Amino acid sequence: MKIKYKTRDPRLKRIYKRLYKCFGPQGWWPGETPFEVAVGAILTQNTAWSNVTKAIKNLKDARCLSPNHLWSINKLKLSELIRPSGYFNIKAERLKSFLALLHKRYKGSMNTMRKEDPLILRERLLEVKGIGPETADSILLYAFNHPAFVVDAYTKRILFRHKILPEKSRYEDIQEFFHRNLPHYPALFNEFHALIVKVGKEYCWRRPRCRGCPLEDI
DNA sequence: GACCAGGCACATC
DNA sequence: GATGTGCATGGT
Repeated sequence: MKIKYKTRDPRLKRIYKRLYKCFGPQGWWPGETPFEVAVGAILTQNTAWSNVTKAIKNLKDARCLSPNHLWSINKLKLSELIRPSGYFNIKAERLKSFLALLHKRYKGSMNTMRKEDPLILRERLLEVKGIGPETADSILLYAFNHPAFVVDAYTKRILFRHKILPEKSRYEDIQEFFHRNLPHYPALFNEFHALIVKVGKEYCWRRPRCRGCPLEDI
């Protein structure tokens, strides 16, 4: 996915092109169904993805990775299945809260949820206890292909380090910056965020210098 | 053994 | 509004 249109701030385009050239397409989200993506989005909160894959595998092995099965098992059982992802008690609660929204308003159907107006859906997701802006936008973008840019810790680290935005910027400020300066293509938002995570994992942004980082001289 | 990872809610000031 | 804290496992 290449940016074909001029953006107001040329740095985002430069960063994207540099990252894409360096790392290539990332093929996100690593999940087979929209429901698996949504579950993964909650499980990966402040957690390494390698731990999430163990939890997802447990859910699959127990044949629980569907809206109906996950809704039917009790919270204790759920927390044991997702234990490897960390914060398992809280995340079991959060998954149950998401499932409550899915069942009570969308008949337990991700397809029905997909048809909801994206802005309305974002509001509904944010009303769920345990779903904040990053998780909500991850579900919108990666489960439903809506053009919502996902801002995470890596995104902030990169933008702040390169002084593209002030460190006091809040989530909505940062997202608005991407929305204002990029064409609203879900495929672009998808790839860009995945590339940011990729470069963030590869290079340590807490060190004074990031030798070899493709964004070193951006 | 310390530090970190694809957050969020809540208490307190 | 800003800042601090709890939540927990597994890899480096």
